[in-house]
Amino acid sequence: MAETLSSSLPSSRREFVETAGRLCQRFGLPRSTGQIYGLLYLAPSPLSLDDIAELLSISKASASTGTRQLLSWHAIKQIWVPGDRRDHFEAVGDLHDLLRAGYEKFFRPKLERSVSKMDHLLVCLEADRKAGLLTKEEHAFCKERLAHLRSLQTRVQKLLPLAEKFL
Amino acid sequence: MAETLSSSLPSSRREFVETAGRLCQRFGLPRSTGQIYGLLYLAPSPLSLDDIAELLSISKASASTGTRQLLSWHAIKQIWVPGDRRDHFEAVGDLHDLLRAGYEKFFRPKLERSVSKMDHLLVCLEADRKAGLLTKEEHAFCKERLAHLRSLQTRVQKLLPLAEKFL
DNA sequence: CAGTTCGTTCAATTCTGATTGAACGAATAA
DNA sequence: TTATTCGTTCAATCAGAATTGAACGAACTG
Repeated sequence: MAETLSSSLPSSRREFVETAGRLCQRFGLPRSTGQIYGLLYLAPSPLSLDDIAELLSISKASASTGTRQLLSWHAIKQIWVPGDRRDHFEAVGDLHDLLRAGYEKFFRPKLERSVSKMDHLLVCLEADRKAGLLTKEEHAFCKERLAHLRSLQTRVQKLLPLAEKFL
Repeated sequence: MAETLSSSLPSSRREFVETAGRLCQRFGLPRSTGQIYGLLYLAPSPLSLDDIAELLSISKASASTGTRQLLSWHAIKQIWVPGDRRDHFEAVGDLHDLLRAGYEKFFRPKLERSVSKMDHLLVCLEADRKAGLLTKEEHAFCKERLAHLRSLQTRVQKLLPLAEKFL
């Protein structure tokens, strides 16, 4: 249902796509994925895979992997368009939900893993000490620094839920 | 002054280096830079470029660029060791300061640029509209979505200084 | 003064991961 | 049924960034 777009975008939407792509890239995500989200975010009606591929000048393969990625993050959803066999996609506009989900799915698990990693390192440090691999000063110094880091982690863990509420 | 380390690290420090390297990599920074910071963070005494290169098994060129990078972020500092002509490096332990600086230097400018970009896009949208490139609905839809994004930006701008204070 | 030692720079290489074309299976249409 | 459309997968390619070796200039040393 994108016949009105034929094969190009108004400059506002084109620039938005570019910005979204670069933003994603900065965060280590594929640029094309960001472009797809940007495209859909300003699309008044759902777009098919072919629309996306053509409007962004990317292969259908990229469009497919990108949309599946975005679907897995619940950043876009599939829309059934009566009389059209193809999948159509639409951006989830509520970025607040998106951020919350992103935090739950990405940051929180990573943070938790980093906390256990830290605990493991403290254990490791004691083992090294017992094995006589560390001088007394080295041991004390490392322990202090690791503890510092550890306390920062817990502060971050406390902060993020608050931040989410604030937004 | 790393002769006690000869050419290998206790497992606790080795794992820490690895973790720090991967963390950096996730954020789009060179892995070796993170490794260098990790190495120095748990180093009881300052290390020379050669120490770093040897302990991490990287070239001196990498060590040089990595340390200069970290210096520019004030994440490490140069230490003069009497009787040794070489530069020595030591990690800045206060991660709170480091985070604050990182925010000021990286996130804030990026946020500000994204805000002006947004304003530009709104102008752009009006131009497209006047040029008849947009239907009424498309225009209304885009305007609403851009406004939504814009308001999120300002909320983030307000949040970050608070978060910094909280940590 | 030559002879070292340091640290940096830069062109070349290597790695990593995004992107693609082609092939495939499933679903629809004729 | 056969033919077509659609979406996904996968091996191959491509691009961009990290890493390196080699060369250089500056600062020391004897």
